[in-house]
Amino acid sequence: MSAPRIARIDQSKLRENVYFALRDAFTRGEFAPGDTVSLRDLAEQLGTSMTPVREAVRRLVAEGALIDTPSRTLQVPAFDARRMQDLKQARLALEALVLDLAMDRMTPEIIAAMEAVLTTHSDPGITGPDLQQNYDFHFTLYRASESEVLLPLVEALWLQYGAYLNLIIKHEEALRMPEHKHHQEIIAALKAGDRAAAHAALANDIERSFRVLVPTA
Amino acid sequence: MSAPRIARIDQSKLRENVYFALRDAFTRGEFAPGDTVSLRDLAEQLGTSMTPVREAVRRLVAEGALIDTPSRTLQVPAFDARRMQDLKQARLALEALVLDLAMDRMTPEIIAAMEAVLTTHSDPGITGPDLQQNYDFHFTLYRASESEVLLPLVEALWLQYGAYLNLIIKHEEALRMPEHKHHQEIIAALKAGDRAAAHAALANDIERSFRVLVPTA
DNA sequence: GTCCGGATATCTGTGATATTTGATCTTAGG
DNA sequence: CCTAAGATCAAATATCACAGATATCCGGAC
Repeated sequence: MSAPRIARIDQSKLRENVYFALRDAFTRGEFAPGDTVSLRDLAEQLGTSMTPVREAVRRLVAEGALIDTPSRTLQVPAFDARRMQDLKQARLALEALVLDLAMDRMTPEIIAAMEAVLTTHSDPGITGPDLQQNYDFHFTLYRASESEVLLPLVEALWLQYGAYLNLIIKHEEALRMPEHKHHQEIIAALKAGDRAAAHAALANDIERSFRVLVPTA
Repeated sequence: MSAPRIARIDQSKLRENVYFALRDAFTRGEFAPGDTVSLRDLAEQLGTSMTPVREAVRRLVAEGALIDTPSRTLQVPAFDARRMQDLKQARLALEALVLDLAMDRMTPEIIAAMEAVLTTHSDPGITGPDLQQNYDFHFTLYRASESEVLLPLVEALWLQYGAYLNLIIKHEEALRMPEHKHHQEIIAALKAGDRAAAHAALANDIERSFRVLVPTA
């Protein structure tokens, strides 16, 4: 292990690329709940054959972002208040857990990275909340947990949540929410090493992100 | 690397059947951590072509039961104490959540079903703990939560845990553990509607199941 | 004799494509 | 208007072609 470290070749796999392409589409709110998607259409759109698309889609189904219907068509899960409630509770429970692990391993560098995320706006032309920034902020934090078990679960939850992001644009008042308030609180709590405050701020942020989606809940 | 025994499957829904066949194999502890598996071998053992196996395996990878190696071979995750710890914490958090939801919807019928599970031994010839019975007991309870979000997550955790079940047989003393103690406590708490007691019993049961695996932890 | 290097044989998954199966829609017959 | 047979389309499965990885083995240098 004394040899100079050389980065591994980027094993470019079509399946992975398709998966992340679809994943991105979800987090951008490109899919509407209830939409049906066709493997052929996706394959043609992405310029590949059906095989990589099918495997990527299998993964998305396993993660709950898509569901198989009895008629063998694929569908984006329809909106469901009960499901939304489950999603929120799962996020509250798991992300609290991940936060604890992350705080065990917290460093000034990570906090700095989180602050950097907040100051760099991804795209000046966006209309709604900066979804990419929000994602980056949370996962910069969560990655600090270094948990190979929890992180994929949390990502799966965000992906399922992503299927509803399409509905955000509808609520004008949501756009003017103080988006960074809880994020700043989280950073302050991290700096102070105050676990209770960090948990409270994170919980509030999660609650907020669901209020954006369902203002009445 | 000895070929795990996997039951043949009938036609129709090949992909699903392959998935569940492999899943069963995991919960029976047929795979040893570190094992590599081959799509062609599995396809031949199951009497299908590679395609359904590939899709089933993709799902298992997404759920963390198998991992892709850089050399593109599939591998059962090797034992890892850190990972085990994460798994336990995730199970404690999520199953507590599911327990709460289940208790909101608890009925005498469900409790009776859980008791029935405990009195019917699946296979008289088994040597170790009755894994199938344990699974059935917990998921009879968890299904009562009716959560389409949380249940798959918990199943994924059990599946990852399952990759280590192979190691149980090694610990002779574990076999004589009072297996049903916590299960009976859970049932008693459910009957009494005592949430705190139910949570405590479930937590103890989860801790126990990891102690069976890693006696020193 | 032992150790190292390279060639090759034989695995592996990946991606593409052809074939089969099943479901839905249309439409002809009642 | 309703029913049922057939046309149509997409997904599920099987098969094929290929490139990368591992293992084996053989030859030569020390």
